[in-house]
Order: sequence, then C-alpha cells, then structure tokens
Amino acid sequence: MSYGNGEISPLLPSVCRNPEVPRLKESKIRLRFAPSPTGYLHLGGARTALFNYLFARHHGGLFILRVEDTDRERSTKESIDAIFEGLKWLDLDWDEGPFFQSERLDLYRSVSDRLLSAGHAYRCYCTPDELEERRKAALEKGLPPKYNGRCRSRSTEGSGPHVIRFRHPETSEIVVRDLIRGDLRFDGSLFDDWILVRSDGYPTYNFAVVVDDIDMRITHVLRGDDHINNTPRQIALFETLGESLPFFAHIPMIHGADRTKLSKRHGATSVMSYRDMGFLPQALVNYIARLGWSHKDQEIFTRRELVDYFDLDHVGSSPAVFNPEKLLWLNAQYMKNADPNELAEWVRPLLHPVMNPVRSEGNETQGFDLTKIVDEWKTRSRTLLELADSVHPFIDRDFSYAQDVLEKHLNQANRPLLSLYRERFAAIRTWDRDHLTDVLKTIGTERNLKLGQLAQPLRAALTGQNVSPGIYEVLILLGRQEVIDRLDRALRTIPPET
RNA sequence: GGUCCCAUCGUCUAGUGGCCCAGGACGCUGGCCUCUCACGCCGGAAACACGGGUUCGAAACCCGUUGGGACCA
Repeated sequence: MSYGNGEISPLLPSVCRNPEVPRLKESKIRLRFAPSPTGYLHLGGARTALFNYLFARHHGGLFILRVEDTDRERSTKESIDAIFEGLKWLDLDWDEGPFFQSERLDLYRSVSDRLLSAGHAYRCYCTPDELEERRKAALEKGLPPKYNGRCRSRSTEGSGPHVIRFRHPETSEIVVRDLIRGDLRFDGSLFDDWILVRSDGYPTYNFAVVVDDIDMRITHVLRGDDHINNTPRQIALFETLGESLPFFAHIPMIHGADRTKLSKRHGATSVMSYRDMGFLPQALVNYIARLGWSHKDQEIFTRRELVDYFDLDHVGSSPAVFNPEKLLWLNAQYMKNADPNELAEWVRPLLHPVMNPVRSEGNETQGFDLTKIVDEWKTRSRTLLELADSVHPFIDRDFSYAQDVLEKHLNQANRPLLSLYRERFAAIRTWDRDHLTDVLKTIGTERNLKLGQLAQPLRAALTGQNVSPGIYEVLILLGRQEVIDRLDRALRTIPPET
C-alpha cells in the first residue's frame, strides 16, 4: 500500500514499531477527565470521571478537568454547566482546571506550526468534494478509503482554504500498551495522513488531545474504550513530537438492556436525572464504581474505601449492562444507613405542599418532627421521592383515604371499634408506648380480637393506607390530639347505616 | 464493509492452572420474624458460548468457530 507518488520520509520509524513502556517523569501521577460539552453528564462519562478520580486519589496524584469544546457547532455553555453540576453533585473534585480547549488555540497553532516547519505536517488543499469522490472510488474498488496523499509532496504552496495534515510516519505496526487489555496491535499501513487542523483553524480531536496531554503532563490516559481506535494515531503523534507516551487504559462501555452503548433512548442516562428521581449521589457513585470494577465480594463502599481499594487490575474488560434494580437496592441501603437528620434534610425540599400541617402534641409551634417520621419510613422507601410520598400523611392533616382502605376498613362493621379507640385514647394518662399497648391489649381481650384485627382498621383510620410503620410508632408520631382528630374524621367518613 | 475489542447465573461480578460438580450481590422464589408493609435472618432455582489443543490437571493458557459491541466509513 503506497501513498501515491508521495515521497515518504520515515520519521522515527523504530519508535513506532517498538514502543517502549512509558516512563514516568512526573513525581506525581496526573490524570484528566476530558468531556466534550455536547450534552449533560451521562452515566458513562460519570464513571470515566470517577475511575480517573479514584485512580488519582489512590496514588496520591492529581485529577485534572479539561473541557474539549473545539466542536463549535455542538458545544454549549449549558452543557458545560451541566457537566460541572454533575461532577459537583457526585463530589468528584478536581485539582487543576477546568481548562477549555477553545481558549488554547494559540497552543495548538504553535504546535502545528512546529510540525509544519519540521516537515511532519503539510497543508492540504483538496476540497471536500474531491475527497468525497476519491473516497467513493476507493470504496468501489474495495480499497480502504484513506486519504491518497495528493498534497503530501506538492512543491508549490497552494492558495485558498486548506487543512493541515499530519504526515503519518511509515511504520509496520503500532502497538498500544493498554494497562487493562495488554498489547493492542494495529497494522501501520492502515493509517493515512489525518487532519490536525481544520480549514477553520480549529484543531481536530486527536490533535488537541495529544497537545493537551503533553502540555498538562498527563501520565495516565484512562478513558472509554470507544477511543481505542484513536490511540494509535495519537501515539504516532506523541512519538513524532518526541514525547514519551503516557500509560493508556481503556475501560469498557456501559450498555443498556439491549447491549448497545448507553444512550438517550435507554431512558434516564443523565446523572442529574438520578438526583431528580430521588437517588443519593453516594449510592450512584457506589453503583457505577461496581460497574466494571470489583473488590472481592464487597458491594457497598465508603468513598474512603473506594479510594483505598481502587485499582486497574480489577477493572474488567467486557461491557457492563446498566441495571436500575440494583441501583435502587443500593440507594435503599444508603437511605437505611443514613443519619436521620441528614435524611430529613434531603427529603425536605421534595415534600409535597402541605395544606394543613400536623402539630405535635403540647407544642403548637414546634410542628411535626420530620427526622423521626423519616426514620420510621426509611426502610420502606427506595428513593427520596418515595420517602417524600410516604411521609406526606404524617405531616399534612389533609391526607386522603385509598379506595380499598375505605371499603375494607372504614365501614360499618368497624365503627364501634374506632369509637372505642377514640374513647380509650382520650382517657390515657401518658401517651407512651406502654399505655398504648395496654389499650390495644385490653380491647383485644374484651372483644376477642387479635392484634392484626385491631391494628389494621386503626392504621387505615390514621393514615388512609394499608401500609405504614408499626402501629405504636404511628400513634406516637402523630400524638394524641392528632390521633383523636383523625379517628373523628374516619368516623365521619364511614357512610351512615342504610 | 474495514479495524479493534469483548464472552462465568436474566443482570453486576469473584476467579490470575489444582482450594470450583464454580463464590458473592441485585432480581426471582420458599420460609422465619411480625400488627400491615418493609427491613433483617435462613433456604432454593439459576452460569464457565461452542469446538479443538497445551497440561498429570483448565472457567482460567493457545488456536479456531459462533455470538455481541465500539470506532471508522
């Protein structure tokens, strides 16, 4: 395979053919997360960021944030903000940056000038139409659609719009030393003279990445394996620029249930949408950490443990399917173990508008105790949103009765029982668990009812639901006055005898 | 189509040649606890893609096949 009539001057041929294991010049390792701001921070990006963060922290290195916004069409300010917001929510703090590629055009310009004057790059005046034509022709002949090197050796300067191409060194093979996958071999004849600088003067992705990774002295490039095919080109450029290579490590993609790369059509993929659905950032971090990485049989990790244990040896190499059920379970675990005061503060902003707040007994100004209520409900909810839902009847007197509850429990047959409750509760000396237990036991004996038969109608009257925390917890949470009011309301609700 | 990657229960995974007729977790399921529902606890079903090698021995190493994916076009 030849580049047409172009004269080929081998550049650093031996280096590309026999890549050395990268050597570290830095005393501290340096990693970067380099998102393109063309959308929100999605789960895949978040995991890449997390792995970079964890690897850096584990080794006492630095984590750098770089925004790759050279695609002027698709990059937006909103997206940049969304990515920062996502990282912040996940508590992935960076040590340097954010750097914006759009503010570093001078740097790319100076490097492309250097390559140009050293003969490692050249201006190409082929028009998009010409290239398209040649591409088609090559495809028809069954040849790979590479650039044919037409401008590679032109003796005169052209004029008009042009791109700058990298004079790709001739090499038999380029080997990517991947920390996760081992050696990845690419046939050297595959590569054509790719574009470094577009006709509008903006650098291409591969060019800007290499320039920045050198400039920022990145020691480890840890990124999604959708970039594997870019790596040999980047390596050739590193070598041509006389730079030692960083370590590369490509982590597998996250897939949807259909085993294709996770994307919008799989539903919620934005990190922030998980906040909006009532997930805890710690739970999401824990979940994505375990997607493609493991530490023996452990499922739940503190941030500290994640940093302590994280390593590339236990990053898998096959793609992982995102499983919302397991995330839900993890979130429930984190809620169960959360400090009740904190949990209450997380739930508070999510509460529905309260029309008629419950007042705690004996202290009209204090109001309901959200911490206690939330504490009783936390093992019964998997998300903060569910928790906010469940808690509502305990903070708002204007709750409603579920239809099946009305039919099953708030009926004529239970009227005497509910009246009796009202009477006995009003007479209790101290509103505590012991006295309440007494009341129920006594009534149970008198009327020959089991606790289950006693508790369900009461629960229905007090909460409008078939499900709630333990009946004594409910009674204590609501307080005497509220309980009596609710029993009155339930009794009024029962349709009169016909 | 080209290049590259990947392959253990439905899903996430443990496993680095003998500890594995394969362990944990989610989900599913039986039971216990119990005033409901959860939580919790105990149990169950459920996997090494296939075919060849290498080896005394293979889920693990090699080759091929099949299947899946990513990138480029």
